[in-house]
Amino acid sequence: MSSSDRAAELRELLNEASIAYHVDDQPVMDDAAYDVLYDELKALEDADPSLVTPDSPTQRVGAPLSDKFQKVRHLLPMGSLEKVTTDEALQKWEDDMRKRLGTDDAIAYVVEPKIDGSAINLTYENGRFARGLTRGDGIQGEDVTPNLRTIKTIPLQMRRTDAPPTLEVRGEVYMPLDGFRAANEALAKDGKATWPNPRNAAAGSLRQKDSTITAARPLSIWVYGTGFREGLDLETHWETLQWLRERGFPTNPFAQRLESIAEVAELVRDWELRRTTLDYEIDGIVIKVDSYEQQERLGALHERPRWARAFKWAPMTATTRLNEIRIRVGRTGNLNPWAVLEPVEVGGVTISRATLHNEEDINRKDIREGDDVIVQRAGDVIPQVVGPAGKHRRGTKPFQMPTHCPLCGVEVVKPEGEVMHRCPNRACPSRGLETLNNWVMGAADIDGVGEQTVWRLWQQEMVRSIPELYRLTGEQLLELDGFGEISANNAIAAIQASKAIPFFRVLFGLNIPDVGWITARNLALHFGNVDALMNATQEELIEAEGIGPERAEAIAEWFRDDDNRRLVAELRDLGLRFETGEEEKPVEGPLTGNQYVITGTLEGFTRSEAQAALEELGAKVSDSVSSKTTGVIVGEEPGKSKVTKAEKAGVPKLTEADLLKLLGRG
DNA sequence: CTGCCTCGAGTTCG
DNA sequence: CTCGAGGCAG
Repeated sequence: MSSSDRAAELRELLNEASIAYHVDDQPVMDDAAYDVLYDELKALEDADPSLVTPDSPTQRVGAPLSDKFQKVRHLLPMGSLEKVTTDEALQKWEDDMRKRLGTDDAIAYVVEPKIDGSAINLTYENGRFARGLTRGDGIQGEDVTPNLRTIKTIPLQMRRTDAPPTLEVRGEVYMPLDGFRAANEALAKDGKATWPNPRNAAAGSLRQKDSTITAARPLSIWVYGTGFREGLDLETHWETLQWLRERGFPTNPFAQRLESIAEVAELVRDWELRRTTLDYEIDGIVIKVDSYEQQERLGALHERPRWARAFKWAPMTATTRLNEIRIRVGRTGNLNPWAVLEPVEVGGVTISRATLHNEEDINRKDIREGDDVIVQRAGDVIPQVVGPAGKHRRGTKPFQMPTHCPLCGVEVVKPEGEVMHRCPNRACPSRGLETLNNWVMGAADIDGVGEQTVWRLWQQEMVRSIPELYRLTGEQLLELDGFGEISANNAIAAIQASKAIPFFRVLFGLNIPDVGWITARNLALHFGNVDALMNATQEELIEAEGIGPERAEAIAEWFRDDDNRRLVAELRDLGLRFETGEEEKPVEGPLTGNQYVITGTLEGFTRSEAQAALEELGAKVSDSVSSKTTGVIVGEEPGKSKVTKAEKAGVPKLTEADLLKLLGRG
């Protein structure tokens, strides 16, 4: 066999293997075999450069750079889609089409997720990838062929031999979310500006001058149709998708053919809830009339097809003005910057504030007061400021943490190597107030007293410490607006009843640095009572689970403080519990040694009921998934990260029915 | 020393 | 939920 025949054979084998691996998810050869063939091809090409063809897999990386991107006309313009945002608009669209088509015509639709990425036009000549353009203005785009070649899911050579002479394939290049996060981390590490969202990341990566940079970016593509085509005899859009799929193009697996607009509306609603379960961002659903004959009869209006719509949901990100950065001082003295935002709607709720974590984070993102910023609610509920919107900045000076505590005026400290600034003043009013809040709403969980009440009691100087809370009388409460006889009595009763909370909750509520729920519990179990804990040496403290030198020192230091010892004594006199009760000790049971994580909402239990039931049988319940987790109990609307983590770690997912079986109540 | 795992702390809106 | 950091095993 001549080396040119062998090179052609290798190209074909490797391209086929690439489609099977990246598009079909059904590898036909293992990685080692691929490498051997690849190396053989590379050697042939190195020996005789005339054997190199554009569709050779060796051309995916390191292709020659172009000075600038050439503008090239699309063979068929890339139009944009009319958008709809409501069910009514969807129905109106169909009514209008019915009028034009004749009311007896059945209309079938093809729907698929609308990927938030960068639209791309790929030209294939006799089945070979020849050129790829960005959408540009829809008439002409920029030639980014070398960069597109680096995307493994784009076939360099179509599968099958029936390729039309010229074919434009349209698709959306996107960056998967986990790749997006990783790419941003890498950029941040190099001190470079990060991408505000995956769409910008995809578009920006495609416009790299150096295609080796593009090659390093985790880009992928979903192909959604064709542009210019000749010699292709298909009658429906659905057939076209199948045709493309069979020839090695990645079409979105969630594309569906539906028989009525009612089904379309239902699917749109369904997907709005499921959108965050995908590994890429979608901002709506694209809906197309399936029949080409109907498409032709409907035609277009102002360059926009009458036979297609983009249903767009309320955006998950928005741009708004950052009016001010304010500081809140937490119960441990940490200074916490947060953003006062011009209220803006994101994903259906109005956002007016967001945490900014710490000074480093703010300056890494380069956020300044007065900037327009991008705000998002990614999957979860909690809004974040992603970064400044575009290059245009209004803010002038970079953010700086205040040098003195805004509440007590004491100079703030930032320990070497740590990220957070702290107010070192243990008498700082913020600590007292936040400690009280944490007691009322966390440790003791007192019904009928909330943040508002705590704040007013604080302001009126009625309650400034936990013991004062227990000395509060109904008469005093009545002086506050909004308290009547009944509510005051109920509140006092709830406060008094909370004296019975178990020792570990008291311990948690004392606000010892580095001691949260779990550590408090471990300490309570290990030492049994407060005296043993208070008098423990460093060495003895380290014996307890989860305690190392750092926490041991923090705990010892806290108990050395006279004010703190007085607090303990006072609470003890008031009748709070400082010994671990029998009922708090973990039980041996059939589930001892098992560790579960619960996510989402269960039908028959609250989360804490389920936890208590499992613990009763000896199981442990934690809230982070790892390889040590026995099983993740998945309820309705589960946390996405927990489910993916479980899948990655190979941890079994359990349903509520499985849980019942576990508890022996199946 | 390194890399997992776990815990702590702060968090938004309706 | 996410981030940072302490604990701990290998």
